[in-house]
Amino acid sequence: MTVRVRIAPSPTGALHIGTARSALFNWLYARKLGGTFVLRIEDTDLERSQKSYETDIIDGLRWLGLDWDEGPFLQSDRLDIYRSYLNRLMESGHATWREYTDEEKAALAKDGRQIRDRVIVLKDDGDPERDIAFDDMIRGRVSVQAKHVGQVTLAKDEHTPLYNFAVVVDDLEMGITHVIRGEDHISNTPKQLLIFSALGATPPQFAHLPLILGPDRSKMSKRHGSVSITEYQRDYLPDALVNFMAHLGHTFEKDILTREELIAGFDLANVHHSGAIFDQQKLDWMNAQYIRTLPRDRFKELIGHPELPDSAVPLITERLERLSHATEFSYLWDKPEYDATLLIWKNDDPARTKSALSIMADAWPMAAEQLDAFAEQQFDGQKGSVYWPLRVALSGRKNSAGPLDIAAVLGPGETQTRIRIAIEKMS
RNA sequence: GGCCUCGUCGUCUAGCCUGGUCCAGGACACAUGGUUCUCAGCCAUGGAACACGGGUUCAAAUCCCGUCGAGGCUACCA
Repeated sequence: MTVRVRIAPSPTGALHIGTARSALFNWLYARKLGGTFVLRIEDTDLERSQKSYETDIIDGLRWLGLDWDEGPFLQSDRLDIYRSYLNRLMESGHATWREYTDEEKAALAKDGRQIRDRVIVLKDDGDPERDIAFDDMIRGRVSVQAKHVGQVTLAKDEHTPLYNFAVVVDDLEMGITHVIRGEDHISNTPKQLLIFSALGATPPQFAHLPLILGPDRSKMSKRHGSVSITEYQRDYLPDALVNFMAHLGHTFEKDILTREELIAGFDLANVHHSGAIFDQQKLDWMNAQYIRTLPRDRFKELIGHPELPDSAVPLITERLERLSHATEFSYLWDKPEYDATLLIWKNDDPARTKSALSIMADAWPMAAEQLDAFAEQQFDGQKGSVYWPLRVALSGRKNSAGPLDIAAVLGPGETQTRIRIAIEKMS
């Protein structure tokens, strides 16, 4: 049997980090086993679904490099299918209208929800004491008594299917063999099992992933900060984010892996049972590792400075965790702005700083040995008296790459110009 | 409240299935030192965890029971 898995996001928001992680695990599973990865957009909730979110989700998955083999299928295009399944269930007596009294409606009407007089529900005539159970590939046997499953509402009316029903029909129609999704769906599973059974169908295998948590250990949501992939795009490399997400709830033999290694090392049996906190510091660290391995031209392109010489790249990548912070290295392509007092090293006499700069301006270009000898002879061996003002003249910053490295990027002409500007600032 | 799931350093985790090699290993973060004009990097060192209580056993992080704690779900959303 060929493996067929799917990711089924609903376009009621941008691509959520949790959805992306589920997509990744499904993708890894499919790629590992030579299976098929299906993308299905679950837009049965017309009021909350938006086309722009759909685009965002698709773009986000592409950006992450999680390519799908079939789809995107839209549930809104498949209404006829749900209708026919619903008829089947009504005719076979497995589904029925459920009427609400005014009191029941009033109780349901909270949050300003629109309440109908009746909906279509699944009829369960079985023993309420019996167990509805399934063997979760990650958690083992999960079982609930039928009486605790609750009402299985199939559709609002003949034309408006609801989540649990649409999912079952689609998973069946699309031949999905393994449903890999978040732990928050465990309690939906018995309901879906009941629907599969009413349809006389064999359910797929289920695997429930641990949740991605915020620092307070509750399900990661907007109040914890950035939660949509879009917000990570300007700072992180897709490979870094993918690698990071893969490590949330799964162990690999090392920290940094290629896609191929991720695929080869992936195993549902190694997925953990408990939720994992999203630690942005570790993401930053991983991102830094990937940034350093980027081809130089690719890096220049990413930060929007293709004109930079190759020698400038390691100066930045060695110090960079988030792409957007590359602006802190603008001294490599723009003359810096700074206060003249910054040029003075520790408690140096300003006159001493100024004379150091003057000598360098005249003697430039200078090599490290010359600079060292210069400090030795005229500044009591205080290299800071020479290097610090030079570095500030070139970078305008308290913290920066080494002055000689910057000078190499700028070239002798620009270096000399910047030293002269520094001298002027001190007058 | 009910139902379900989970519980090893601050965080991600190894080990747990197949008890001893674990006074619990790695990584991130943190601290200290070294390299050094600054930052970063790199190197070295350090602090830091088996939720609790019983039981089984010569021996338990590992097996059993209970307690406590955390999370998820509890829609005519997905």
